[in-house]
Amino acid sequence: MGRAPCCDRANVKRGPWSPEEDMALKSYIESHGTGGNWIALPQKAGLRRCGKSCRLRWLNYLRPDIKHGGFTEEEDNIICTLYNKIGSRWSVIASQLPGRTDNDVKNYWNTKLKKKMMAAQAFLYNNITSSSSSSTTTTTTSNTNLIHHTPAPASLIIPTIKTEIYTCDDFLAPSNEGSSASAPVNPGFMFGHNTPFPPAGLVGPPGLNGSAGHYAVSPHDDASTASSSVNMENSSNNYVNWSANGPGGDDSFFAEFFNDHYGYQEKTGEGAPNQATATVAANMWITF
DNA sequence: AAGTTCTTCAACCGCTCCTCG
DNA sequence: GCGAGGAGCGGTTGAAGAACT
Repeated sequence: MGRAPCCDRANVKRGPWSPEEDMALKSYIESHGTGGNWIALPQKAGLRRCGKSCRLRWLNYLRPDIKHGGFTEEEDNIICTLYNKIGSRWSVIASQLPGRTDNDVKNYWNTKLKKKMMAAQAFLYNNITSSSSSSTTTTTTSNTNLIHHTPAPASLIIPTIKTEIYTCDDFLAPSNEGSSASAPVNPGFMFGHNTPFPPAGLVGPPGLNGSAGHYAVSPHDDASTASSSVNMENSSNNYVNWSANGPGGDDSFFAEFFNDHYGYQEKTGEGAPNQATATVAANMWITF
């Protein structure tokens, strides 16, 4: 037996609200408040609507402090940052955006922002895989690596992705950053093959701004059962390397992970089987 | 100009959480 | 501690308008 419905569906109106209904709800709440009881409110306000419907209409549309219209770049940044930190907790995200509702933020993410982020990632990936043949690519040669730098088209330079995600404190290196490569630290995060990008707590490739760090991660969900490690080296080397020492160690996982998410490409034929060069494309991961 | 497809967003649904008796 | 009922939340739907063929 299912849960009883919150109202008598046969006797309530559904669908879009008329201006008259809006007016009735608005004036009732403005003069009486919600009374802390949405279920009883429609009858008091003279509306043939479900209480939940009234609540939604008020919170998402009629409330006086609602902000309508397009989202700003700053709001984009906040949404992306929080989404990457906490996932689809729209009410929490909306609470950081004055005048925005959870429904608004959710719709905006699902219809626009998600595509924007995916397009930027696709751009990054395409430039990694085709950068050597691009006529607009400039190439810098260092001792051990080729660094391809392809300017992104203006429409795809998205500050949200480029800066905000990685300037968040949660992505900074752990406090014992910089310990020796032979004794990688374990910052306590974990991720698996299905972890959404970017996994909460994982730093971006820090070598590109000159800092060095060594991080232990698990390629599987249970970090306690594996001791694989990842070293992110300094800007003069521009590479990550990894070892898979414990139960669950998985070289190919790291190769895929750093390629798919950070644009690192596996080095071949140089006697460095667990090493990937940092191919910097679209300026996306440089500024953190 | 007409038909089709795509996009947007308000609204609904069903579930979990919270409060209160 | 337990259960009922309301509030709140996130996923999904579908109507309307825009864009495309």
